[in-house]
Amino acid sequence: MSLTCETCPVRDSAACSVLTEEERNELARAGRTRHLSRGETLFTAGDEDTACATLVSGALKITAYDEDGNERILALIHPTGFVGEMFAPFPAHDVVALTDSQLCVFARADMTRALEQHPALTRALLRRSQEDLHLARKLLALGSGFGANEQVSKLLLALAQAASDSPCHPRLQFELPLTRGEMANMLGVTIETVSRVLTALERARIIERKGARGIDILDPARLENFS
Amino acid sequence: MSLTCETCPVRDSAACSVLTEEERNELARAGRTRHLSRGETLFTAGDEDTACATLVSGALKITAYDEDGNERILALIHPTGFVGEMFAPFPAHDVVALTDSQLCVFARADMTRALEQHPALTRALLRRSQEDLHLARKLLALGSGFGANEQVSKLLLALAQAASDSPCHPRLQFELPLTRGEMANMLGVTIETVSRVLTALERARIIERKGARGIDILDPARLENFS
DNA sequence: CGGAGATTTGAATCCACTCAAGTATTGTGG
DNA sequence: CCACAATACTTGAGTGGATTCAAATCTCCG
Repeated sequence: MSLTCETCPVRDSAACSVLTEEERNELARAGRTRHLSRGETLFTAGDEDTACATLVSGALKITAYDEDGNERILALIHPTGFVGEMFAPFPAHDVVALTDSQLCVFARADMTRALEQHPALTRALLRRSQEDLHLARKLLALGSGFGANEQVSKLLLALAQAASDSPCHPRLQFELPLTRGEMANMLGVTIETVSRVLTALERARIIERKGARGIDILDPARLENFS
Repeated sequence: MSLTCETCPVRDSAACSVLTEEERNELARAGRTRHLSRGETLFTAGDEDTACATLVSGALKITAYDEDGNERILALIHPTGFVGEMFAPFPAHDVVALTDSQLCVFARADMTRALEQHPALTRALLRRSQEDLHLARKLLALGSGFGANEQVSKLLLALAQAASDSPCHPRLQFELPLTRGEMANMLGVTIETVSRVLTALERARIIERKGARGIDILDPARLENFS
């Protein structure tokens, strides 16, 4: 399926938005849209045929595996996010869909060429890359938020933030894109601990759970300082 | 002090190495060298007069502070590394010298202009940025290397790697650029725990300590799998 | 040589983990 | 559409490793 930028929900905010209409159309000819269902893999660490992609809708995770085969989640990608290696010969990590997702995929060679032809696109990607760096470091800061209570609380807030359209306020009612196992994994704690903290938060009437994944934040202020 | 690229130890590997001699000289006219002693700050989160810099020699840390004022180390910068905000209005984190360091500093406006004039420089910085991203994620993966023993061992290896000139083999004898407190901080454990692990490693004759900071790695293989 | 800061070491406590069992949710085939 | 199986999640009890608190020792700079 080829690209239809006209109706793209991220046409004004993704990296390609810095291009002129004409340039964008040219780039679009090289790209393809792709749908991934939850759990499907975009590419795997070490893959030969490297691709790059902008996420249009849904959510992705970037994962690595330690020597014992344990998964480790390194990053979450949200719409407008960009994934893929432009310089290394092959991707270092796996990229997997967390929810049904819509992507805009380019062959690496085409993307490399586009970078050479459009300096503005390179600058836009540099900007994105720096943002990714900030996000990775934010996640790093989360990692040692001392107690498990604090870590889970802050992860919840971060996810609420990410689920929100508004860049600054968290969404108070949303569906977790992550399983308990994935949350535990991101924080370096066990599934049981995450579960217990959520139960405690609910009992303290700071959140409410709707089924396994639905979250209502009742008291954002107390969530912030829960320990 | 103005720049003397001719004798710069990173002239062939820093981002500016992609420029022609002529272009580089032009950029050099905008830059200044700067020396930082251990503990000195390059810039602070929220600073007005944003600067960018390439690290020529020494080592830096990028740090954030949580609401209680606890320091959190987000990244280590080694020679050829680049720090500074090019897009955000002000830096998000503090940058502090871990050891005496030599830098090559540019005003943000000059760097922005250089990016517009030299697409190759932008590409080089994009590449660096992606490398930084990989490093941040590697650190993230370190974060939950299960036991404290494993975490400290792997941090030691990472530091030995960074101290090495060769890109692939660790240096077996080097000085830690970090205090116990800084190591503890990076791993989300306590100072005492780091100290105990080092003692255990020494008793197992896997490493040897020379004073408070000197490290000899006697048995890299066993260090790798210490648990 | 002195003294401040950094590091090491020890003992007791506590929080998160492990192990285990039960409950809810999701997805699939009849 | 329902029943069932598979998977995800919750909850409980007991254990262990890292923390906390406290004190001794080491290092390094002036």
